[in-house]
Amino acid sequence: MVKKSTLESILQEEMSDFWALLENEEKRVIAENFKIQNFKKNEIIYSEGEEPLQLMCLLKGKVKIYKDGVGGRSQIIRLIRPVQYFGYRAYFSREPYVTAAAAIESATVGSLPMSLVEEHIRKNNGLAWFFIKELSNDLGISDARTVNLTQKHIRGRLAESLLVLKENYGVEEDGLTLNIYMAREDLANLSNMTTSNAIRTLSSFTNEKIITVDGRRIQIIDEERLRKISKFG
Amino acid sequence: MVKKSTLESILQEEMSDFWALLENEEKRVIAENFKIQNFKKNEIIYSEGEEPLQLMCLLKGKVKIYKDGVGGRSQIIRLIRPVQYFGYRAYFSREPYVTAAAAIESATVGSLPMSLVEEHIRKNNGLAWFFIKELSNDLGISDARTVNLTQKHIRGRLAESLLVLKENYGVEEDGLTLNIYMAREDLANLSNMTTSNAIRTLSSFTNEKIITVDGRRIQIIDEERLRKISKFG
DNA sequence: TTATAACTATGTTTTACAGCACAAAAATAA
DNA sequence: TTATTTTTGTGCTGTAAAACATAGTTATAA
Repeated sequence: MVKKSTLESILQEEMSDFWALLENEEKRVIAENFKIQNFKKNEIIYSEGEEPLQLMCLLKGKVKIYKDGVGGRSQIIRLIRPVQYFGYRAYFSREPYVTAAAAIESATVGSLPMSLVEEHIRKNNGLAWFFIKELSNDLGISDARTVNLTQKHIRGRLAESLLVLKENYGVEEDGLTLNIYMAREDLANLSNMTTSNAIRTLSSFTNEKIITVDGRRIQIIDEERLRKISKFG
Repeated sequence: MVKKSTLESILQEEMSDFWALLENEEKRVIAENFKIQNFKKNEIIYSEGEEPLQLMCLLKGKVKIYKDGVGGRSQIIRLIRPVQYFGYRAYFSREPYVTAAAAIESATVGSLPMSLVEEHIRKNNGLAWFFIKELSNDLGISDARTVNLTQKHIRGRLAESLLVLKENYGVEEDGLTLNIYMAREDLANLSNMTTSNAIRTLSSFTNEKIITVDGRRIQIIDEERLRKISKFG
């Protein structure tokens, strides 16, 4: 048995879904071109308008994909957790990034040149199918999100965000505390509201004993209630 | 030269982007399973919750993909023109439709069983790549739309919709009249506003000599102005 | 340590937009 | 034709949420 490089062992163990689809010869080329980068909290990973050159894979930490809109307001489009892939869509569309990505907390990102990824997609059907599924899932989520963000009221939007955070990043050992500590501003940008209203609505939820808040630690006490609020008013 | 069936000639001539990617043997199977259906104005093509079984291709007419939200309000997610493909995303995600589709005006739709499409995608790289590009484009548009619909004000949203309609369906011989006659309600559902506000804002644009309105005929007089309104206020 | 900045909290004011009511006009049916 | 429904157009009212103001609180830097 040959000794594996650290990079290759990461590919094999962390990115197994992707790695398992490759032929032996492909694995060699991919491993050779695989790079790892660290990003500090709040550091920008890529910006709108830049040329998409890398397929990225979040190995550790949390990342937000967002878009700056009118009047300095920003909208969080989706959240990335380990191990998820991002940064590839714009390349497939042959256009510059229309979104930006930043680390919510310090993050480790593995990356591969998109040119190489494309090359392998064109040869390897399993890999192509992998991206078809990824894109289909993201598109479904994006379409649903459009309606949620435009039609629900503030309370419903925030309730939904809290549930999304739980589904996405899970909870701590107590089974209640959200495993992500977000600034109120990010919570607002995720829920399409102003920071003041995010704070205000969190307070309301606390008063109604639906959640407890301690700084950025949020516990979901009454999930059933939150679901109802998310669904209706 | 063998005589071609009508169906096969439609595949070859209308759906050439798709058809050209197929091998000869594939063409035979696809042609055998290709069906054509007509839909009347306002007729529903598929509904939310249904199982996605067909890849559809709009051959004639105009189709809206929409999603019913809170309190009977409906949001138009995207518009389909000939020759565009739709109805396949949910199948790739192995989930029921999360959107619905209906004919805005009488439409002709060609369809193929998704099971067959998947089978060919798994064998044919060109076909897989075709869907990767389709999905990537739609996802980019959807993400941009989310921000536009949530952050822009009424005037900006309506201005944007009018420009989208022009880009999507083009104009008549005069170079001004939009080649689509939509109900005010649809225009509102496209722009995330109430019907009254769509009507009101159209009136404002008319008074400001940005457009002219004659029933459902809309002429864009001052496109530059419309772009400015769409971008800022 | 103190200073400075960033974040959180809450009260007040303003406004964009929904909701409703009611006509008029147009389309569709009888 | 007339009757009935659907669509379009406007005015009025209420309210959800933004905008603004101000202060306390927690990080970060000097």
